[in-house]
Amino acid sequence: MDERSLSRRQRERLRHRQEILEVALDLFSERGYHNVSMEEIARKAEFSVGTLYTFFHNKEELYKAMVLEKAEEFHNTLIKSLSISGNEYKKIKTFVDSLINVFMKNLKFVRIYLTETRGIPFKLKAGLDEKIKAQYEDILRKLADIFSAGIGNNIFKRIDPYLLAVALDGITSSFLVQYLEHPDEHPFDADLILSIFFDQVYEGGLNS
Amino acid sequence: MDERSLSRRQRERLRHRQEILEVALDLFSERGYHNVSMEEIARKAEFSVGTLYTFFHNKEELYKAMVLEKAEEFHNTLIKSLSISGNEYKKIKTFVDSLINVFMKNLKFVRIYLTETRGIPFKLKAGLDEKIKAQYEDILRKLADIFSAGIGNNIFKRIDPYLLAVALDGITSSFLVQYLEHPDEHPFDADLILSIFFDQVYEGGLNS
DNA sequence: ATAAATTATGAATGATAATTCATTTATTGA
DNA sequence: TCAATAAATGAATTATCATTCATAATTTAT
Repeated sequence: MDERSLSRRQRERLRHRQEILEVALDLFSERGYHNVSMEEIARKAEFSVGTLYTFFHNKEELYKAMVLEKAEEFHNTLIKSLSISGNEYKKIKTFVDSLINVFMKNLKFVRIYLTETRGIPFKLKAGLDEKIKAQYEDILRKLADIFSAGIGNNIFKRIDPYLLAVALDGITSSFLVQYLEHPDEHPFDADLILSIFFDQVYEGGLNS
Repeated sequence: MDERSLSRRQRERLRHRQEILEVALDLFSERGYHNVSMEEIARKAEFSVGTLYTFFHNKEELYKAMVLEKAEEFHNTLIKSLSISGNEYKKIKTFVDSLINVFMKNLKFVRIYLTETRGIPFKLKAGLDEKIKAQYEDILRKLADIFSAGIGNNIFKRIDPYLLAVALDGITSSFLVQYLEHPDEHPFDADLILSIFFDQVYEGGLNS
């Protein structure tokens, strides 16, 4: 993992792998798993098909590696964002901010993410959905803990905290989808989401 | 369309078509477009492959017909629900009720719907996403009109009505997904959704 | 400089599955 | 009862890829 400790050859090989995954993300996000061939990935990455198979056992592994590495990135960012200090409102705000941040930085991946988590996954055997869903649940639970604490501190209304987390996530992703669909008309804005969501949940008004 | 005016033969043929579409829905919703073969659809519907091709030019057409007919059903139900009379709160409530109703009655279709509208559609050439998305937009706009009227009547807060519609839809679908994932733990309940959504938007409290 | 090891190549192979169509079976109307 | 018409069949044909592997090119170490 530490680039420094690798030989030039190994670093180059790692870079090639990254390049392949990059191209794969581009194509899969545009057209889905089954509408992209290994031949095409190879061509666009400027390698031969055979080379792809020196990196990944098969197409499924290639896809899985790409998705898992991206999902990991998402998950880490979100988990990190949940650990900052402050009152519960601040925590939620930080979370939504960084959620929007990773999503905006990885727009290509977003549709794949939505498909795997909420739609019918491309490759059923891959068992990717399970892994990604577990990460997603993990986030929801941690969010729920924050809501729960906020309820204890009387800054949020008494509603099942897990469902609050689900609702917040729902609003966020519907705004995200709107943004994907009409990027000009609907800026994907944290404050907007928070104001719609919090004006109701936040018992003491928006300040305090 | 009127079964009454058809000969027995024609009615039977129509029924066969329905049976095929029914099986197709089952399989596609379970495993997605590319992981289901014509052979399998035929076998499960107790017809030969050839017969499928007397109903539909090709696999894509079969899939398209199935999705479009279901989506039409959804759309009609929702549109109808939006035209009932009452104040704006009542209208929104009726809408959410009937949304939940159609979704619950068509659970198999829901994942396909989510995939086509928010994920990467199975079959790009089908151009289904465009049609379904247009229906979806149509609903959103009509919902926005209701919010707009409600704002005029001072029952809702002054927030961009279209975004309110998006937010409501977001909460609803995230609850739906939760239900699909964990049907026992999370009943898909209209009042819950409304109470989370409306406590914030509804200026005068929940009654009036 | 050269053998050994690593990496890359892409034509050939094999599997799967969509589609066709000549033939059979069933229904209708005369 | 018997053509004529409509429906249904499924083996054969094709098309599309994923995957393999014998060969070549490149790099490293002696």
